[in-house]
Amino acid sequence: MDDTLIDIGEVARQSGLAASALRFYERKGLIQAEGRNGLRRAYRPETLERLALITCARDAGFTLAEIAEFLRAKPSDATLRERMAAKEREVSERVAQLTRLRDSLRHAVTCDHDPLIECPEFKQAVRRVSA
Amino acid sequence: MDDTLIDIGEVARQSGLAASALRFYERKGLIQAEGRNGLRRAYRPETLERLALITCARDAGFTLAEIAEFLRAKPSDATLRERMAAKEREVSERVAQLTRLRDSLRHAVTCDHDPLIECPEFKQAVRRVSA
DNA sequence: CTGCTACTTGAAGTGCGGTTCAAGTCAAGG
DNA sequence: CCTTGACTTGAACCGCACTTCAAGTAGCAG
Repeated sequence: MDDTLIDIGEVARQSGLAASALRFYERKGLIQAEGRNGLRRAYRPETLERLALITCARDAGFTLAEIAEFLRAKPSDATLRERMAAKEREVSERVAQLTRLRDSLRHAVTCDHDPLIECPEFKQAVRRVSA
Repeated sequence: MDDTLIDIGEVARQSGLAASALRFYERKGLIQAEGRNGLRRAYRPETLERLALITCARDAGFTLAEIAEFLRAKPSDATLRERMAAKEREVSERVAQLTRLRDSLRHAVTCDHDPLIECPEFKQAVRRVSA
């Protein structure tokens, strides 16, 4: 076997993902094993980078189906660019929303209103977050 | 019946939540009806504010169980303050992460690397996001 | 050879956040 | 009175992202 390939167990350790998750991702078409070491899946080293990207995108709120689509798309794909641009706007909006929420939480931590939900400043903040 | 109370259908319309979701929230202890109009749940107007808060927190990534806990806690509750402070840090971190992801997406939109995942700048960006 | 470990498979199970369904009930309108 | 429509209930179902399980297998040590 090509010893540049990495066993699933090792990929799991290095990526921090469970082996079951890797197999799950394979079924979803997100990654693929290059070969087998006996029964064991063997992956190319680049797979680790791919997994980092997947984890990153997943953490950002992409569904696995979306990620799979992104990974399949060609860079020349205009649709892909548009979708990425759309996602960029979405993420920007989310950043703004979370920033407002953070401010709201910051206030809440030191506010003494009882109940907290009645605090005018807090109510204002909540309205801003959901706006 | 107290005509300051609002029927579930009206609350659903005004909050933008499905009536089924409102009942679900009630089972989870997030809200409660003040009375009934026949069979119909009737809510106090403040419930709308409470729902805005719930929606806001849920959108921010709190689980419903967490939100329920927050809502039950007293403002004098030191644990609550600590938890909110912790959540504030969590949200701050998430804002930072999403900001990096946004930058990474911004680059990706205009980058011509094929495959995109091989672009050094993009790889850098992904590493920054997951760091 | 035996025993062990780390994997293999498909299928079922989990937790979250709900929605949908069937059967029933209430209040109002005609 | 009967119909209509918006609600009621518990239970079942949904999609997502996995995990867990049972039964089996490859490779290696002794």
